[in-house]
Amino acid sequence: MNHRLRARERLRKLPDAQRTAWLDIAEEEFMAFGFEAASLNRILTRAAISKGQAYYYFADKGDLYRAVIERAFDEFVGLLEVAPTEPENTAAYWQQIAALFGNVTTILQRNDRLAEIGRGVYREARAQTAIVDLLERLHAYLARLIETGQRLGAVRADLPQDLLTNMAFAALREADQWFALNAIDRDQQTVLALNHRVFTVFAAMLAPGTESCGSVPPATPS
Amino acid sequence: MNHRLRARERLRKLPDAQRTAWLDIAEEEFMAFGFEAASLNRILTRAAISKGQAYYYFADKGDLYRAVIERAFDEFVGLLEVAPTEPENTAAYWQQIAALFGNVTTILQRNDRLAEIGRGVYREARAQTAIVDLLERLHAYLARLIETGQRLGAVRADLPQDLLTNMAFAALREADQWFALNAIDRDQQTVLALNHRVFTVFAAMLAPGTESCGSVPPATPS
DNA sequence: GACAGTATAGACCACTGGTCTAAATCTGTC
DNA sequence: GACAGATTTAGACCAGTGGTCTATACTGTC
Repeated sequence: MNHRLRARERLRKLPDAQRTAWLDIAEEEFMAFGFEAASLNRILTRAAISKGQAYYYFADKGDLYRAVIERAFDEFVGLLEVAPTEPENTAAYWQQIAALFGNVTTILQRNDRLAEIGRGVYREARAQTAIVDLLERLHAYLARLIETGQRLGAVRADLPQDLLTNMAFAALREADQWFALNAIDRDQQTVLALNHRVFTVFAAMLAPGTESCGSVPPATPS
Repeated sequence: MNHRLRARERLRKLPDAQRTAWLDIAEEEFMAFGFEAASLNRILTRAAISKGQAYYYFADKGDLYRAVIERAFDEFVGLLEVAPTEPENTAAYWQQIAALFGNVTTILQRNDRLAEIGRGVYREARAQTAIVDLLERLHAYLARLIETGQRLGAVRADLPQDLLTNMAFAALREADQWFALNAIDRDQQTVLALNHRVFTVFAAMLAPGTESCGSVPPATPS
């Protein structure tokens, strides 16, 4: 473990230009082939990094990937304008979520690169284990969001937070992917409308009191 | 492409005992390491298959994986009792979905092996491309289900079918995974209750007329 | 100039999935 | 039984993989 930290520290102290050049090429390769299929050797050749350098500044292939993703993640966070105030009631809560939703969506729509990087992460299990600490940060943020909603009564509290969070997040990821594949064929107006409807689905997942709405019968497992 | 089919045909004509023995070992390896990290060479050694044999009966590593998953899939379908009749109204539709839901859940709960195989498939993108035809079968089935619901007015029709299907399916997968990780710590009663609530979330996603239920404001993208 | 710590180059390793050739074994025919 | 042709098997071999390790070069300090 110490080795990882030392490598990370060395990378930090490197001149920006060099680090950027390296990560640019690595990112290109990882995005083109995915984490597993990306060839570390090819990256090193292209970036003119010797094996010795590589394992001096990165603990292993996964660590190089982590550096690439971390950079993109920080870039994304920089673009994201976080809501400053805690919402006071349900309406304000959903308003804020909707704003966040729109915010994230537009960022990803305008920045193909970041969007594709984000999708790449979720396509491969090993990629995720390589950046587990980043994912934990994200997960914690979502958990806090859900918790706030529950405190306000805006979000159902009859399921474990992480279960609900994971389900909602997975649904959103799928929606994002769908838009990435299908949005180009439709005009912007319909895309926007669809986007709102996806938000509707999202809200329906989280909202409490579904029982009183649709007539959903209890499950009858055999 | 012809090569794949010839290999498949050869495998089919092989004595059951041999094919089973081979696939058992391959399955063990794939489940233990995942598709990518599984070593084909190790499988061949363990199963006493020569390279020549391997590429005579399987087109490549992915084809071997496909054979393993296909066997498990057929096994799963065999356990699944499909609803015989088309539902006539919304209530019957949800009833049928709930039954299917419970059916699948109990099968996977009672059969750790099949459950784990199913999860493994969705953990790796390359695994999915290896069994793309199987996934298409599954996707088509779900699409038909959703379509029926839409015809009855039980399922919202304001989103493209595949988008809604993918979102719902992804959410269910996530739930399944959560149960796989967390169900052991809880007593069966609460697990059953949670299971019903997950179905509730699922139904809420698909149900139409969410606008009239919770007060969900329109999205306000910047 | 000697000595440390830092940094770099690249030979080398076991292993990967996949190809290919040559031999072995099976099959039908006379 | 003998031969021919196809089917099946064995395993040497290949380029490429991520990762290790040693030898060397560079740097500042006394």
